[in-house]
Amino acid sequence: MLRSSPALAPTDSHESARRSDLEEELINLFARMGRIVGFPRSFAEIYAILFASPEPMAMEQIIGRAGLSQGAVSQGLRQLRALGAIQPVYVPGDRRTFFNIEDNLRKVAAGFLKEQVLPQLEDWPDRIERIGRICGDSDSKGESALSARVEKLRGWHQRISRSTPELLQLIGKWS
Amino acid sequence: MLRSSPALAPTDSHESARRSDLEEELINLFARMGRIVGFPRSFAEIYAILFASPEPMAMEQIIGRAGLSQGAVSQGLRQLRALGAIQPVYVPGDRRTFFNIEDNLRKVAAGFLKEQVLPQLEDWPDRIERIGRICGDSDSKGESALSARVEKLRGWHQRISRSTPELLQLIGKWS
DNA sequence: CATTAAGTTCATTTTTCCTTGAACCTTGGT
DNA sequence: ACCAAGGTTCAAGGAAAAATGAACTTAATG
Repeated sequence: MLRSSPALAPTDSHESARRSDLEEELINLFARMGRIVGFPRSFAEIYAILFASPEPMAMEQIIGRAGLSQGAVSQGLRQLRALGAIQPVYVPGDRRTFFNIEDNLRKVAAGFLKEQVLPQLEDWPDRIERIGRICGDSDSKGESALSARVEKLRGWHQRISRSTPELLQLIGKWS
Repeated sequence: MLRSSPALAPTDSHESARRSDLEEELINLFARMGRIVGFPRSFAEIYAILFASPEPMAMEQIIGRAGLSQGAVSQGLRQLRALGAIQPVYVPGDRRTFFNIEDNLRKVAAGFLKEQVLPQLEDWPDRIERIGRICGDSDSKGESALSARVEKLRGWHQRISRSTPELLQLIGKWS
């Protein structure tokens, strides 16, 4: 009920329209998923607004619809692009960059893994080695339970690392 | 820096001592992973301290070592237990509850999925239906692009849902 | 029962993270 | 070369989350 402007007034400028119910629902949906992985709500807002728009949108239009500041939208677009969750669309004869969602779930999930998870995993060997050294020092007196725990860490890293190809394969079946 | 009351020194050591380098390193490691999934740092601290202890620890001991308040540790223990990341150990003749880590990665990962992710997924059908209705109302005039997007959502939910058994199987190989 | 240790809860404070807004780049057009 | 539109960056302010601390509940023990 009480919808404002239907979808778009494409060629035209200042869209300070109120968000539609549809957009609100989508924002809720995406925000809940985003929270699990620690994304700020603004990301969900931007993604939802693009999701609800059949046409690619320029930053200015998103600002108007989302009720966020230029800065927030600029940062959000950058990160969403880095994740592969949105794609820039270059329109000839227009200086602005337009954006469309990436609606291929596989690509979004893979982007998240590649950007957020794997970099952390890569740190593990160094960290575990350091932990092992600390442990080894104080361990000379015979605290072997600790060493067993550190060995656990190594095992975790190995198993997780070995699983990533399978995991990518699993989400590769999405689309 | 005021230190809490010496309290009873039961059978042994680790009390209100300063955290060791080992513990600091472990906290960093766990905190980084925890951040990805939105856990507060205190969870990592508690888990790390238990990880570094060959013996199960009671709350009071954890408080002393972590430098956190009673309240924070109480809450943290509860949530970690809900996730299956730690286990209570009942010691006969001691009123306190002791805790040990669950070092089986599979169980921790499964706990996270079951507690944090799947409940969210279960909401999707309702939400999508609601979105479909909103969309259908305004859609009568022929905005079929939106309907296609909503259909996308359904597809996502279906694929993710169908993948969870495989995912559980994948992490089932861990240990 | 009365006592007291163990643990929980929750209003308040503290900390962390997000957003804002304005200054600052960059690039196309004239 | 200059202007202006499009976009980025970052210090400062504000909002949300987490930690604190004290009052409260629970349950062993004499």
